[in-house]
Amino acid sequence: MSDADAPKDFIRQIVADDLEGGRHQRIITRFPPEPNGFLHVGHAKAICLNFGIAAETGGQCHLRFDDTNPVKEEEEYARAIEEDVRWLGFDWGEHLYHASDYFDTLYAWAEHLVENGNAYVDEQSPDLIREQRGSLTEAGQESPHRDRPTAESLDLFRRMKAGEFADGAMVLRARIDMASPNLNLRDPVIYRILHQAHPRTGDRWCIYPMYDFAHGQSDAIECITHSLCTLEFENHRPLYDWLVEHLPVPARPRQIEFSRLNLSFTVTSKRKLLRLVEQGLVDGWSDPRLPTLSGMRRRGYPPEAIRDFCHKVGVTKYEGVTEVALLEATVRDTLNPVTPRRLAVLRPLKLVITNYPEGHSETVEAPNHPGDAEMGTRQIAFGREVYIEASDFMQDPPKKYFRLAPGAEVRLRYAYNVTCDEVVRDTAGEVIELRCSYDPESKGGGGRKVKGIIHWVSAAAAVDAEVRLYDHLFNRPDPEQGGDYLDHLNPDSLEIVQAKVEASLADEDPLQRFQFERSGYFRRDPQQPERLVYNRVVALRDGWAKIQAKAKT
RNA sequence: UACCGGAUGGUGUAAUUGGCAGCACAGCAGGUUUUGGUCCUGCUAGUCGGGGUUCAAGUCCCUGUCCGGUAGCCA
Repeated sequence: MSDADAPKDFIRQIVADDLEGGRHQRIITRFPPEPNGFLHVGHAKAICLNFGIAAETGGQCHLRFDDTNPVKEEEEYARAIEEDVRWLGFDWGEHLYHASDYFDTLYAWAEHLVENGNAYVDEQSPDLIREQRGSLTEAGQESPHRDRPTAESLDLFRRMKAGEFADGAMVLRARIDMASPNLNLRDPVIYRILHQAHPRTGDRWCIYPMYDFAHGQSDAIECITHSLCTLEFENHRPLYDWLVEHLPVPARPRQIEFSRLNLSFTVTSKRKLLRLVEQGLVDGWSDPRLPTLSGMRRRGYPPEAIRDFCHKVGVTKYEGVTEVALLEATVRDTLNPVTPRRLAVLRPLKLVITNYPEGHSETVEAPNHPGDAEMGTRQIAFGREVYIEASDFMQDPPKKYFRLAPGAEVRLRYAYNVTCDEVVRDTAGEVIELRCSYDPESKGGGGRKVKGIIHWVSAAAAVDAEVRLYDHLFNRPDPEQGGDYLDHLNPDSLEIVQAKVEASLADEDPLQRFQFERSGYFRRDPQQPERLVYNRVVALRDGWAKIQAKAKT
């Protein structure tokens, strides 16, 4: 239910015009995945478009599995797809369908085509048929069987269905125009023989309709008003329309194409994702680095952020590449106002407060959200020994480094100011401990104002946690360019660190997301609930990193 | 080189259908701030080229250029 005055994309404009002009009283769309892989962010765009239009216009959107090729499809994928669509926030109600639900009708319509001289059986080899199709610049040649008697084609087609012939022995072809400049119209194959059990229809069929002979008809059967698909089907529209015109269908759906979503630093192609999964380069389809819906779910992306992102990306026919930064910004914008804050040290460095009474401890109060007092406060344990972020100390700090350095003073957020008196190193010269003195008067914000404020956890009270830091899966924005995309995998896309976190975190709802202050948004990994493992959903914007990067150049 | 489609700042998009080229992300500068976060302010930057119609063109006409898709018994 978006604002009626908001600018509409070209598809919503068409839909609005059709409603206004009385062409349709009620809009029916559909999301038609093939159950041969997992859904990714590109599908999210299609889902948001189809379900979104239905919701905005008070219509309905069907979930329909395009399951016409049993060689490639699996029930497992279908279940995953249903889960993903639901998680994204959409509901198809009772409108769950399968192209395979229509196999009987489709078959009858194929016979209808034969009977009207609009289809024929061709027993030429696939190679020969391909040769005769011609080329992009040359017309095709007609099959010698093109003008065979209707009765003969009908007989052959029925025997195909009866299982008398082997796979590939013959096909049913629509009889259209071998000279058409659109190759899809050069007598396309519409039924092929596949002696393969189907996940839903079992062994009932050994012939299966091709996409072109199933999709538009399924749309028509379901009285889909607007059949929205991606640009690669543009050349199929004339065939889509031809079939709808030559068949006794109950409705005339209109196909409209839009450009698919491309994202920088990743790939959105089922085939390419499948390769990553099959070669074990990632942890399955739900690896948090993947742009799959299951991956983004595991990583902790809120579904509303993905919906918002799809909205921001818009709908056009221009094939561009959206910067992944937009997705990340959207996730931050979604999370920032509602996510409680906690302290967590990703790469711990021990800091000992030498003038803090031995054996003593206390608590400090911290707001759960500095911008939202209603989220309340909590008490955090503080003591003589704390951990701070290793990157919050530098022996020889550059200009404008506000954090700890020998002799420097910083505030331990929500606690005290400390000054670094001494740096302890191991035999290898690595900094292993900082010895500092604190200002007892500075608790909670008293004392000197300092530029540097760093986070910390009590060494005595903190608990250990594994934290997984994710970076882009590929190290270039256009991994598909320049050879094999697998050559551009980012070796640092996953970094695992042993962190120290506020003790209370262990008792929180495992699905709750937190902002670890100054670091990013995190949530526990739902795939290993028995351990304390956090996934970084997205990092905070890092102004210091930018200053450093600039200093380098 | 056939047919189809596309082209607005770095990126994604908008422009009441012929009337001041706007928004968001990114970038830059500054302000606020117990997160180098958030928030706020400002700035940088665009109609693919050439003609034409018009008082007025991103939008209409002509022409050119560049980019994408299509030759599965995949979807």
